[in-house]
Amino acid sequence: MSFTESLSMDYNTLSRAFCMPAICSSSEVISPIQAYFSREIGAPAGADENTSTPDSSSISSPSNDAATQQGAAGKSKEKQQPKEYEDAKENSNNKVSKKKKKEKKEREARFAFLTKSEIDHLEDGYRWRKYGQKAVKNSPYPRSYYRCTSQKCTVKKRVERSFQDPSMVITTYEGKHNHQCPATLRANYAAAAILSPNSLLASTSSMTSISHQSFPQELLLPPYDINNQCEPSADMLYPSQQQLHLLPADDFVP
DNA sequence: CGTATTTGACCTGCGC
DNA sequence: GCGCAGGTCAAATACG
Repeated sequence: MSFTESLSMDYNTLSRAFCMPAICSSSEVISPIQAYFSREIGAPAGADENTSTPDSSSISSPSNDAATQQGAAGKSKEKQQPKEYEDAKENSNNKVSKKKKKEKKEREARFAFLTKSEIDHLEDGYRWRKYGQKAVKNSPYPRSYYRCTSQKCTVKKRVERSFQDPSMVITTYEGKHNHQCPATLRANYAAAAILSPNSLLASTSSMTSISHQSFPQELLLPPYDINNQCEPSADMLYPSQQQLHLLPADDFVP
């Protein structure tokens, strides 16, 4: 399977599957990069946005820079121990807890795509809270980590700028929203009906660059779910590999 | 004052 | 086992 085939995934399909509103704000979606189901949350390096673009695209190899000099040996800083680690401590057997933790990891649906934008954090209708930023190896641009602010929603997204083409932003969504898009609440039904995002989003699958710049996000809502909460069917959330043309992450490495 | 962002520390996973 | 890179936490800080 070629990368171009993987790009043939209809962004609209993906946006539905991931319960994402269409990309809006001042940006243009150049192409969905990939959709896959990581084996675990901490997917192997290269299994995520870094694997993004194959051949012709603007983004490619993982970047590198010794920027992140990890703080060396841990100072005893118990307060910074995450809860799960604390729990692990409580368990006399650390290995067991780690194993448990590993087992606990679930496959999270991910979807990465390229967006041409001057701003890093694109408005997508949901509210995000930034919880981290890391320098990316070989890239002058940092990667930002965002989490959905909605309670009980575990969706995360990572945003980084391509160092090969600084005008391109790589956004990776992980997980699915379990709540309604805040923008949807404000949406105007009529407007959504007038301008179905299908026409816009479908174009992305053919690598056509359509600017969404002038569209208010209310106009770019998923067409199927204006009234109700995003609850795509299981098939939508976890389509077959055939449907999505899923590729092993390695296949994206140029 | 509540909320969001920044940032250094720390953990995990992977490759050597 | 060690080092590196990615990912996350949470205190400090900024901002409305």
